[in-house]
Amino acid sequence: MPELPEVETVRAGLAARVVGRTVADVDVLHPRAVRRQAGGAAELVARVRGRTVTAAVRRGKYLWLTLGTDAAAPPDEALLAHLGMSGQLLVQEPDEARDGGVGAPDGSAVAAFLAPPGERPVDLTATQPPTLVRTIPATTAHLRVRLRFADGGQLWFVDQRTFGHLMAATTVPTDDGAPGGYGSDAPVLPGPVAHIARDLLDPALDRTALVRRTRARVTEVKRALLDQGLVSGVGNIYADEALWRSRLHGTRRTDRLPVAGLRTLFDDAAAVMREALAVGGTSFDALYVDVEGAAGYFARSLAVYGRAGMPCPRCSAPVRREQFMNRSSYSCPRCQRRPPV
DNA sequence: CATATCCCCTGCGGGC
DNA sequence: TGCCCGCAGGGGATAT
Repeated sequence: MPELPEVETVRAGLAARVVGRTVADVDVLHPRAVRRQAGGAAELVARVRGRTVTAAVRRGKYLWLTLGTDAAAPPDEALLAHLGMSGQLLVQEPDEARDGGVGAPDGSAVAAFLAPPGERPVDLTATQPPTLVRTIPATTAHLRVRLRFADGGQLWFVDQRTFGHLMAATTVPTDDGAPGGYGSDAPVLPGPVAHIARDLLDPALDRTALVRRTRARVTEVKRALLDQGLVSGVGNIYADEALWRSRLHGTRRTDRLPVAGLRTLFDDAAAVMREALAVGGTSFDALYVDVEGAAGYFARSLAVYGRAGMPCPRCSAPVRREQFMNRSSYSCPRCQRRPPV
């Protein structure tokens, strides 16, 4: 379940290992991975093949590789990626890559292209690049898209639950003239993510405006935190952690929260994500744990998420779990009083 | 227009 | 033993 810190770790890995490489070909092994692409797999392949990656950029949980021709001009085209909840981008260096052949665009031949045992991809989702190379036995079974670079290296999009996707997209200018995301100075971003707000670690984020827009909404504060059109990058885990730090229950109304309280909440959300990023960007998905062979580092730093019944680190009251928006929310019943209905 | 709900998908753990 | 259910999750599409 990659949120901002995990996606940023992937972005940094792509910046280190993929930028400068030219895409020789693309194999789409599962059509669902490119479902947002008008024209489907053929369109994506046609638009990416032959292009050189000029930057790896991220806004919130979205990331994209800009595809250049002229180094001076802002990139007009990008390969956009969202990892969904189980997506991974894995780099294979030439001596590690094993060519399984050309995939069928309709995905019918997926089984024929499974990675042979012993394959050694670099797991960018699990490491601060370019430090470690480790075998990933389970994840290679869900290879959805493979980019083959001209130098023999490959970039794999692996996604067990297929909530993630890739697409080629034309860029549009940002509405404020600031860079479109972290990782590039170009004031552009892919059109399909133009509605995604700047995230809490974006230097161009206008915090005052964010607080104002939040208070103008009539909704619950956790819904607001999770609304990527208001502020991006925050998912269920970091939302719960930020609310705990701010001593706010997720059902508090945004229009009734004081300005200072909201400012603190966003500061807390940014802080918790920075701390997670500092230890390598931890995911809490079972796949990740399997890959690492151990629980992620940041899991040890969680105050409430996934800790129902365990003591609140602040007051020792047992953490409560509630159903919210068809998913679980964790909070301290003593530190985070539920607002009156 | 703003806000809320539904649903896409796979693997796993728990209950019966 | 094995099946069924709930759960995990982001966000686009659809509904209110």
